[in-house]
Amino acid sequence: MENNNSKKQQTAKSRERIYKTAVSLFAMQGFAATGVREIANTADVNLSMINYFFGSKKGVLKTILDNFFSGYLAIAREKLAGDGDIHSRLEQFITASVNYFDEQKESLIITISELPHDDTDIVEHKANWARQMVEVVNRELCQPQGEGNFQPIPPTCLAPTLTSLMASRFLFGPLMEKVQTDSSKTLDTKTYINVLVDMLNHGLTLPYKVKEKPNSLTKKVGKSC
Amino acid sequence: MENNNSKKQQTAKSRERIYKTAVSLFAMQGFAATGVREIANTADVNLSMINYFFGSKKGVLKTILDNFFSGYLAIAREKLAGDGDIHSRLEQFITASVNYFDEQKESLIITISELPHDDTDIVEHKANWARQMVEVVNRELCQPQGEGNFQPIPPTCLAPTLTSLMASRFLFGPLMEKVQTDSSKTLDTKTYINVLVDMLNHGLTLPYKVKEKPNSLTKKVGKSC
DNA sequence: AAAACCATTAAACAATCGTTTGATTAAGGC
DNA sequence: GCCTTAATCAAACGATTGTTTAATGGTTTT
Repeated sequence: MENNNSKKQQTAKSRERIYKTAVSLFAMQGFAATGVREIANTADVNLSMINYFFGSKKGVLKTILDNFFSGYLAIAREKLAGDGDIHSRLEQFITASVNYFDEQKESLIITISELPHDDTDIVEHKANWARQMVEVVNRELCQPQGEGNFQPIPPTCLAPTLTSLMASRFLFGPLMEKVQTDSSKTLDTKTYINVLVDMLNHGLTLPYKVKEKPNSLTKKVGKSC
Repeated sequence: MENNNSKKQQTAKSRERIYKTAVSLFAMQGFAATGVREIANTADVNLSMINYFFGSKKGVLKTILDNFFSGYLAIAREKLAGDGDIHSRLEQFITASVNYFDEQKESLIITISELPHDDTDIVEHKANWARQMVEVVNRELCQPQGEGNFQPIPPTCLAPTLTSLMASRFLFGPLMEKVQTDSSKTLDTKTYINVLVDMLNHGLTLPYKVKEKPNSLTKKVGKSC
């Protein structure tokens, strides 16, 4: 043949084009609102290729979810484990996760936005991943509690809270672009990470409305240490 | 007529049945995945009634979004304004918002999950609400900064962060029900509010892995004061 | 060269989609 | 009692949905 690429390489190209196109379209319009013909046309492949490679339209979604979740779970396992103090482990977890979210923001949007929907097949698929995530959070963050037993946050609450907190920038990102009031400079991802880490360490740092006591001026909201 | 209800009352009943059914179905399956016939059958009204009352299927969604957003914005305006210190205003805002989310969790899920999608009509509709919300947060939380100019979080970052934080319980709620590991007792809404307020005031309170200093046992993650 | 395998294609499948139409019913104002 | 207005209904509109089929071209294996 006159082409260097083998047939298998071209196949990989087609499969990957479908995948990337689907990620982009699902994130933009949602899973249900995206038709297989739209995917096929945008990816410039034949309609049947989608079912050929992924079995069904839902199969494409499952693949996206698996890819995203497995990466996220790997980060949690790696960064939250260890003997270091909980403070620095959490910081490393947040840093790695937010960067991961930034790289895969479209898959993140799909994973979160398509969350509560009621397709038994998809929901159980996601519950399996979520269960593993909750177990890691429970083992590494919630479980190592002293016998003081001080207000134990259940992992089924903590894991969503952390994830939702880190994802907010990307979840609301597309909407905030359309808002763009005057006084809003966008934060870069590095600063955003610092804000989150600070918030989880010391509380939300907000400037006071200047009052009578100027010494407590720039402290965090709650209390000054 | 033999019925006490006037015609207008019956109409209100039909309109309301459509509305409530749509809220429930949209939250469960998503907007695009829910058909008008499914709404009509579930609400036990004729198919044409939906377009008769709401103009279109999209009109139902807009009504839901307007209802939810206006309530949320009213809370923000009421609770975040005033001369009280930022600390207690934030606490009151969170308390009222989380309770509001709890009452309208289905509308919350719709509003958030359907967020980034690319329907120009809907997106601009939401951007208008979001812009007002951002302005309130900017005026009441971000703007009153001392001349110290201490790490100003832009409102387009803070507003999503707060909203996302408060919503996490309800966004991930349906999924977490399917997870239910053994050691996870669910928090009631009141305790959940306390956790959030504490987090924003002092940082995330997590039990230390017991080390040498038992007095700093139950302190927050970051530092002990 | 024959056989097996894989990727690709056009065409058609039945089902469902959101919306519109025109007729029918019953209520309230005069 | 007449007229206007509003609510409800069955039926149909064309368009699009996800999936399947059978045939074809090219590559690799035997």
